[in-house]
Amino acid sequence: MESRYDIKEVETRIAKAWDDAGYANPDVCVEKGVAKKDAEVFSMILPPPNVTGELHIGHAAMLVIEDILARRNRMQGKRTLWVPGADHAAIATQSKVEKLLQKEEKKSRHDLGREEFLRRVNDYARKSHDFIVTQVKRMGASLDWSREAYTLDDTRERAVRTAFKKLHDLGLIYRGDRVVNWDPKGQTVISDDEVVHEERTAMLYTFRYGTLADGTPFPIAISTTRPETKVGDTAVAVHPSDARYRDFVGKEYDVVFCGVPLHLRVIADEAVEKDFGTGALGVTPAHSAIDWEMAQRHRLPLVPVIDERARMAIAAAPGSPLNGMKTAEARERIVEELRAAGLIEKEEEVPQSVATAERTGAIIEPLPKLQWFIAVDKAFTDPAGRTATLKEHMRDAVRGGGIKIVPAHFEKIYFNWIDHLHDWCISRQIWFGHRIPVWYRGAETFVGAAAPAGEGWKQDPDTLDTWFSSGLWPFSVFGWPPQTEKEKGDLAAYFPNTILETGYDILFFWVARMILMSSALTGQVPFRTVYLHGLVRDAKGQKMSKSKGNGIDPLEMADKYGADATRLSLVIGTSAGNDLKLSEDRIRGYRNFSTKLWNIARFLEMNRPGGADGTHGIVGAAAVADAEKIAARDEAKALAALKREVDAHLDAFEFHLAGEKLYHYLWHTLADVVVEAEKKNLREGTAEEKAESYALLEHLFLDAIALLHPFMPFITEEIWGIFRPGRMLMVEPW
RNA sequence: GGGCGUUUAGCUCAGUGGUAGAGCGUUCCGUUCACAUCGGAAAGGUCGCAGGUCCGAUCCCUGCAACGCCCACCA
Repeated sequence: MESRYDIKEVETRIAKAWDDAGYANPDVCVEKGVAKKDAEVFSMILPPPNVTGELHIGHAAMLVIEDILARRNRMQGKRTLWVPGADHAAIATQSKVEKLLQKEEKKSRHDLGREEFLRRVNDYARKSHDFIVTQVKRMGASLDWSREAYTLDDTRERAVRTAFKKLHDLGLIYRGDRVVNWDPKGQTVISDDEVVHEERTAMLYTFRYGTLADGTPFPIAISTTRPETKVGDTAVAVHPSDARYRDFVGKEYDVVFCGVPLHLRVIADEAVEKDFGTGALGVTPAHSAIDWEMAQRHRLPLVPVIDERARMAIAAAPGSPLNGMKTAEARERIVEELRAAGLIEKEEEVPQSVATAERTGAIIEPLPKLQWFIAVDKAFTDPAGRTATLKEHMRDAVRGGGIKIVPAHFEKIYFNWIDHLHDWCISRQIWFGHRIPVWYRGAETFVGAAAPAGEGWKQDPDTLDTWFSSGLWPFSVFGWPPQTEKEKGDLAAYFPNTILETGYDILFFWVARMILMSSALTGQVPFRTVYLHGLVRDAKGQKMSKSKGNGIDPLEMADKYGADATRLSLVIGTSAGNDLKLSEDRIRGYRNFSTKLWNIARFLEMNRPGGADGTHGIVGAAAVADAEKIAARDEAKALAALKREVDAHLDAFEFHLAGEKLYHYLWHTLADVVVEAEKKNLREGTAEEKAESYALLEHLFLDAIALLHPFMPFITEEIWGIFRPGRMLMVEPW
């Protein structure tokens, strides 16, 4: 044994040995007899990293927790499958490549055209993918690469098109003209979940539209932070119980507002807040989601006045100077005019939450658009024969106990989200992604997994929200809808997944969507348990980011302190759903632990009977000493108790407690106490005493090392190989 | 506005109905004998605040406060 533990040499060699052995593939385990053919199954998918760049510390934390699960279950003899993959991440990847293109060639995607641009994005995605794969392997993740999948490959495209077709046939996918979240910068529609609300202060203006034909002022004053949208108003809404305005309800008025003729009806609607502003609301059905809904209820006309570039476009007043202005400019102009006309009654600053696009940061412009949606409130009959809405399915999957969420309090957060859920807008005006499997010819529409026969069909130019394909992942990775025997076998064996492990930040984006898709398309829950981990933050608790420069690169840490030490630092000190504060000091601390383990191993080897010179002689000590005698010793009983504790913690998903106890046992019990106590015997004892001492220490050490394997797989595998050559710890019985 | 969570030693966090623990940090001592990437020891906390239940609460209940997160169509 080397006196110094050469982290990089060992970790590289061991990683290759695992690769060669192929035990991450359960079929190989069955073939080689380390798992029984009919053994219990443990299956899990790797949340596919986006092909937008590199592995960050958050990915590393995810890999570690999942690898601990996979390795322990594999050692327990289960047919264990952990499936790797990558996500094309439509919008994220496209905008990344667009940025590069702009920076390096000063070109937009339109300069290249759809085909050439997509070629570039796919190139980028491939390189990014290859890099991520090497990084994932470096962390020691025991994934079955023979089953690797990509959300945009042919098999997954088949799944996406089949899913679209089926959901459409069930009446759950529909095309609708509605006010949607338009991102003027990204030039695409986005879903409600991709909207981020930012707190800002805004000016709230209270004013009257203008003067009526008979010279009297418009009878009701309204309040708004967006006067420029008021040129699109078609009603004024008040609360039904508001006595101040009761007499006006039902009346209609013609008024000219800043040169734009408006026809306004006074309506009564529960959605109006009596105490806000004047208690009267100017209704702009085309540029506000709530107003649009009100307009539906009262059959109000829709008058769009803002275009896709977020500029004014007032059809009713083609000559208006407002046309072509940005909304902010138009707002100023209108306020000035109102001031000049003496129509403003009040101007006050109010806190306001502005809707912005998660990806581009642009302020969302609600616009009426024809888009594809998934209906969440429409009843349908699922493959299991149950009739309910998607919302009900999603609720019942968790409430009925089919899915258990860890930690449990996220169940409440999940239900709260479902309560507020609206129909999911799934079409995007971007190029990278799954093209919507719908073809048009004149007034005809065809929905299907493949293009229709005949001339003149044109496919919908839009693509699908990236979460549409991610939502299918728990079964699409196995080739759903199955065609081959292998796909059928995999689906039957590994779906539903035993567990889904991911970060709590994508509970809605991803976890909820998988439950939605799975219940509608398979009639089953996609997984039995959801374990949610927290975010990795820096030592001050701040989010790590490149711009702040406070990020910790897991690969750099792995090279410096070892993947093992990096792994342990990402597990100890955090628990389910809680954020982890990480510093390089902590990682260094666990590197010291690796060194300690190495030195215990060296000490043992030096004292091995018949091998004092360090040669790997026959492993005879255990045989010489009476195994029963060893097992009866208090030290062995203490270790057995430790194993029970570790098992209990792992069963309860308390990885940090299990890791801490093993750490503490190996260092502060085994090394500091037991080894010290046995030193006398090892040096001065009889041959028999020496053998017993050695056998005891070896027994305790190797058992503890085996328990530690899921946490620190590299060094434990290496040490195991020294004392038990020829057998891989990775598949030793737990 | 609705929902969720956190509050324990300087820092990061465990934990239990019976007058508190770990790691790191600090201080002191030691160490040619597996390991200075080491060993031993010490200092350090009225367990956010106020009530309640109990023989007894840091742990259970109620209220409050501070901090954080998520959601949201009061314009």
